[in-house]
Amino acid sequence: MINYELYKVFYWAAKTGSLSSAAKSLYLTQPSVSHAIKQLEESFGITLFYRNSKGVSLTQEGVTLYSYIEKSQILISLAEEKMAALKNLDSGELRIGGSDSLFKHYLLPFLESYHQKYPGIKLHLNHGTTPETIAFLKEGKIDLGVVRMPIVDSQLEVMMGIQLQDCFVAGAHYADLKDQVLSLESLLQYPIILFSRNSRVRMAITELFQSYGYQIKPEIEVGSVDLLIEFARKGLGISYITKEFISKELEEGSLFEIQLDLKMPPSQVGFMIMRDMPLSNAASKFIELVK
Amino acid sequence: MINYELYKVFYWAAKTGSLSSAAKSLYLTQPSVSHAIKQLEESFGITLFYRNSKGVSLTQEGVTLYSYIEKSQILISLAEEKMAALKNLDSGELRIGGSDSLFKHYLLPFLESYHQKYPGIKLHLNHGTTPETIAFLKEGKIDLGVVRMPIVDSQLEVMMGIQLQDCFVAGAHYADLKDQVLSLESLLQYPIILFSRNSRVRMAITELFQSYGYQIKPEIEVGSVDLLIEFARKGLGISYITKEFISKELEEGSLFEIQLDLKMPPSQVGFMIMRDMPLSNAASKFIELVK
DNA sequence: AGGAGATATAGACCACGTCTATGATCAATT
DNA sequence: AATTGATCATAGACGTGGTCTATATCTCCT
Repeated sequence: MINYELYKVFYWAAKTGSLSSAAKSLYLTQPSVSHAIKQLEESFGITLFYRNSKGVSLTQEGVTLYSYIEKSQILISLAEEKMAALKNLDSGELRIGGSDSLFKHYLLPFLESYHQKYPGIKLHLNHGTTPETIAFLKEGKIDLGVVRMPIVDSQLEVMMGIQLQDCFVAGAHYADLKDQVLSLESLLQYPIILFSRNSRVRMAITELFQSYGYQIKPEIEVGSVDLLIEFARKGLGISYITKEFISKELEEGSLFEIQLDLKMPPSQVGFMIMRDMPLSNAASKFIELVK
Repeated sequence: MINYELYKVFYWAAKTGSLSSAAKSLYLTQPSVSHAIKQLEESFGITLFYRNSKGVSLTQEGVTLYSYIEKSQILISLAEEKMAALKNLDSGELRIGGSDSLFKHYLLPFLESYHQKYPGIKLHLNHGTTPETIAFLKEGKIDLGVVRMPIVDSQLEVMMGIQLQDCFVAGAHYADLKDQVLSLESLLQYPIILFSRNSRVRMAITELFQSYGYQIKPEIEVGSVDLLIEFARKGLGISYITKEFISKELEEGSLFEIQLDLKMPPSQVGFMIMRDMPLSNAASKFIELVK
């Protein structure tokens, strides 16, 4: 099999029409180039160049070879440029999996500044449940997952993100609860609005009630944080929401937090990546940014 | 600059999904392949493969690189196939320059058997005058020229071909000349049909008459052997033709040779190639065949 | 005649690519 | 649990082959 380095030499010799200038381009000496061309010609058994007093020119067969090699070399050059672009993050993509609410309320500012810093990187946001996100990660469809903790999976490496505080909130309709401190039990008298069954937050709150011997059964189940907010504001019930996601509503007073006689355990956001798998440059830079 | 051999290794590793099998395909050992891939990754600063327990698989960036390298490698493979085809004459072209009459009456059987032997070789016949043919040869537009001798040109290497005998012939209209032996001078009384002014044969006959102190002025000038034959048969005059080209007409009696009181000097056909220039395999095989 | 440019050739050298040997890890056996 | 048979990674030794310097040869141009 022919040493592909020889094609590189052939390409430059043909392109420049001179072994000496090919040598310069390749940072070699002229005899090396001469030798390389000779090797190529001998391995084909075909003369590729006419040697003139002022350089070299391709034979008919040389022209034929060049028509292939030129394209091939250009592709390699493009590949090298592309790789350089990927390396310095002028190009590439970052694929993040997780929940829409975390994207919107937590990751958005990071995504914005990341995009500003590396405008060439395409961002792919892949929303799904925690198990779906883990599966995507393992299939290599995303670089990074952002979900609620805890995650226990030996294949995954988990990094702590921000700590969030979930709480029960209500709107004007339940204004009389504003000054009260409720127990978990008393809360159950009111219509509860929870996130859909397969979410991490939902599982956590269900477990919390169970640990106190109660069972929480929502009147309404919704699929987005926006609906949790909306329904609570309309007075349809008491929503269990991440406090940080509704800072605007709390401030303007359209929602208020229900005070409880126990502190709700904080919930931790985590970044997951595959353990022992190389991380793309784009992804590691993003994690750096968030940290 | 990256060693292009590494791309070859990368290609096979990516294609087979295994460093071991890439090693087999490349007749290398597995550690060599491993080392090569590592070199490539280090020079890009990008991880190209995930290492699994049952082989390797491309990272996102690896896929990007592969999309370029695959095309590039395929082109090189095609180039190598093409070169092999050129080498064993399954492909290629042979470009011959010369006069139409020599092509038709002399070269045709050789061209036929050459084509039969090497059906993949495209034949290009480039007809023109001797100076045109020489110019084409020097410009590299033809591999080989077939012309009348003598040729004196230090850049050219000339090989003798067949020896031809030119003669004067007439048709039935001049039947009374059949048994006569004419001198050059007496010939001038008859209308003479000659090949056009820029041909070798024409120059030769003109010089011959001049060397005896006569000047030959044709009544008719034509551009093809066929017309020389046709006009002579129709009785329009006496044609000066290469005897070997009209063996059929002489045999069937539609033309007869005018006997002269001197022997016409034979004319030599020669093959010209560029001196000190490599000859294509296709061309050298043709010359071999003619010899 | 001489100089400047081109490629070819010869021979020396050493870097680097390749090898062998071994380690580490994983998965599918037994 | 232990074994086997894959995989890729690492270390270090070896030797080939690519590269260099020096020189020759040729052509063209001043």
